Amino acid sequence: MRGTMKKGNSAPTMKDVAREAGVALGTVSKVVNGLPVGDSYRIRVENAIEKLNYQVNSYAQGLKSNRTYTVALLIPNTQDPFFASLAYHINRSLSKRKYRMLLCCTDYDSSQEQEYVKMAQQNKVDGIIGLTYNPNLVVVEDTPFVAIDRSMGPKIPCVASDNFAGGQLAAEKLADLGCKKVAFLRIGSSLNNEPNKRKAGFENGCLSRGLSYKMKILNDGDSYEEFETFLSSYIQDGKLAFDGIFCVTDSLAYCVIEMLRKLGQRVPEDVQVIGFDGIRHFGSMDYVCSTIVQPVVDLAELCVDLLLQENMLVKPPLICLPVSYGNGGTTLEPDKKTD
Amino acid sequence: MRGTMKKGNSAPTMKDVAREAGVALGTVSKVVNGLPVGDSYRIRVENAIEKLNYQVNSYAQGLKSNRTYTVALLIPNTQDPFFASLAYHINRSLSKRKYRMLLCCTDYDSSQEQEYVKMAQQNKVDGIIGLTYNPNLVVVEDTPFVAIDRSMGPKIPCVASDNFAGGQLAAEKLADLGCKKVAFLRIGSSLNNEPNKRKAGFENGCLSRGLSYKMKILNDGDSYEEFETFLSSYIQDGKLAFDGIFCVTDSLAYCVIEMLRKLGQRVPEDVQVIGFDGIRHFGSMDYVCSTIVQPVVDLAELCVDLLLQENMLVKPPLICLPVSYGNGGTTLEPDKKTD
DNA sequence: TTGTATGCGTTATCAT
DNA sequence: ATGATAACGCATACAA
Repeated sequence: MRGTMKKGNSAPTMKDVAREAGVALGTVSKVVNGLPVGDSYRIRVENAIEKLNYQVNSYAQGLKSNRTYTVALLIPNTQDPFFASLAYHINRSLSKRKYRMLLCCTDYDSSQEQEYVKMAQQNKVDGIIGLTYNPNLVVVEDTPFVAIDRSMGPKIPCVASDNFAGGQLAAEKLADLGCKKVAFLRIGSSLNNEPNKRKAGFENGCLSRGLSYKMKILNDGDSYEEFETFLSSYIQDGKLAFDGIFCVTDSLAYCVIEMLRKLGQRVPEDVQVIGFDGIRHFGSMDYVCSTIVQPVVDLAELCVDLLLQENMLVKPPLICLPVSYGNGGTTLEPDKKTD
Repeated sequence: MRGTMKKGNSAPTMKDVAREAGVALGTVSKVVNGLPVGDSYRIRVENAIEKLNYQVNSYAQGLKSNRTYTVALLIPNTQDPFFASLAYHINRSLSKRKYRMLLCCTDYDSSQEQEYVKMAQQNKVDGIIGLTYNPNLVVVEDTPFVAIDRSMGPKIPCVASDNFAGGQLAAEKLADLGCKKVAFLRIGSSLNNEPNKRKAGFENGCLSRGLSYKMKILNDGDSYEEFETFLSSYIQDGKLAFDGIFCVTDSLAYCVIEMLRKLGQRVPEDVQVIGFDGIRHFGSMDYVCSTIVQPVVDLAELCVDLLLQENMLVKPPLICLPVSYGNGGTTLEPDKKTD
């Protein structure tokens, strides 16, 4: 009774299809892969596939061909709207190209990042897209890798928004909107990553416009309350010394606006606020606040392009995509839009 | 020159490790899988693994063992904060158990849902967790499946919040907070899914509390403006006929609150608003609005448990987890919390 | 306890 | 153009 009956309930294989169709294994493979096969054979194979409800086994394919059509995406989480958006659009880009996506949430944790890279490589992914923070992340040479927002060395292309220009744009906007004295509030990783160029861009913009500014720079883990203390210290007789504030992210801007209201400041009448990222809540058309908008769709597309481009002659070390300004009601608008 | 030299730059295999360590292939396999092996052998194998930087090939493992330690998650997108949260926590749960997660964003599209199910099965996933809308979704018997928010038949367990109780709770809260005449606003899928029980629960709650209510029910694709029209029609002399509104989601509540303010109604002084889901923006502690909170972490954990539980004697057809009330400032609070 | 050999489902290289 | 056969890397039943 051994070996005589077809194995129990497991999925049909090419061999089953071949037997059913009365053809050889190789012929089935060709039909499945769209290679030229005599019409009469093709029909019989296709019927057998239909009848047995056959599906290819990607694992066998991957083992054989060394291509898995799978990409791993490493991001801290999906709760942050920017990461969520990135994940969504990268997923779409990959999907369009018939690639699957392993989602790896790292919680900003270096060891999880490393763990996931290892997992991805064991899983024979065709590539990794990573928004990571581990400065010593080890990536085996032969796994294509595209970094987001942080340069990871000359052999790994990095994709980011033009954060410097974004900072400049924020300063220019505030100047255009009539601000005389502004502040820059920043909290984030102390790593040397792309978003940290927002500060330099903003300073540059302020200087070129003759805008006077103060900065408050915090690092991850610091308490937001320090911003409140900072702002309070610039209030005299109920009046804030700043008429414009640039926050390094929309998330921060969201909190700062709350603080300002608690401190009796009206936004945007007393003080205008610009954030960064271009977050919209609940898929509405409106931005959470006036903001420097990152081109998320383009960023996603570019990451995927760079990763899957086989015949890339030279991998560019850093590509910065242009940002734009979005009015979210926390700035004064001198002229109504007409479109 | 053929077959004599080790193949180029490709990753080392168990065979390479075995040769390096001077042991047999099987021994390496045992070491890798933690099976008992003589200490001297183990050391040599471990050293060889270290030296060659060997990593197992999950695809070969999966092909052989028929287990891929991979689960597919089907959700419409990651932009909606509820889906984003679900994705994150399911990812965490899976990760804890050494499972990988394929993220599949379906855009509420039936054919994409079906396409992804097929892909997942070809990819030999160990199971699928799906928040789907296709009423005719075909899932091959032997792929474990756990549904979220929608019953898909007796053989497929469904996990959801206790939406009925949530609706009741909303009605009771509004009654407790002094409302006399309330409204229920709903927009969403017309499918017979779990969230649609919020309506029945709310009605039940209103009736049991003697609360008079009106409803406005829209379907996906309808314009939110109809809600504005509806609300306007209940305004006389600047006064809204309702002093409480239950919105079927926080997303809707968010929009409705905006509408109410435009209509000159103060929230919560004139009209109190309760949403559903328990969304917080930017990972802050505060809810977007007063809300019926879904236990996302527990939902995620339960989905994974149900899916991976091998020796499940009986798959329960529907498990509803308890919801809770969260104050988000769009309701009046009679008494300060003391905790 | 360790080594050997077979097969997982597929692709690709051969003869036919 | 089609059919047989050998890998791909690993796990495992079996032999030593």
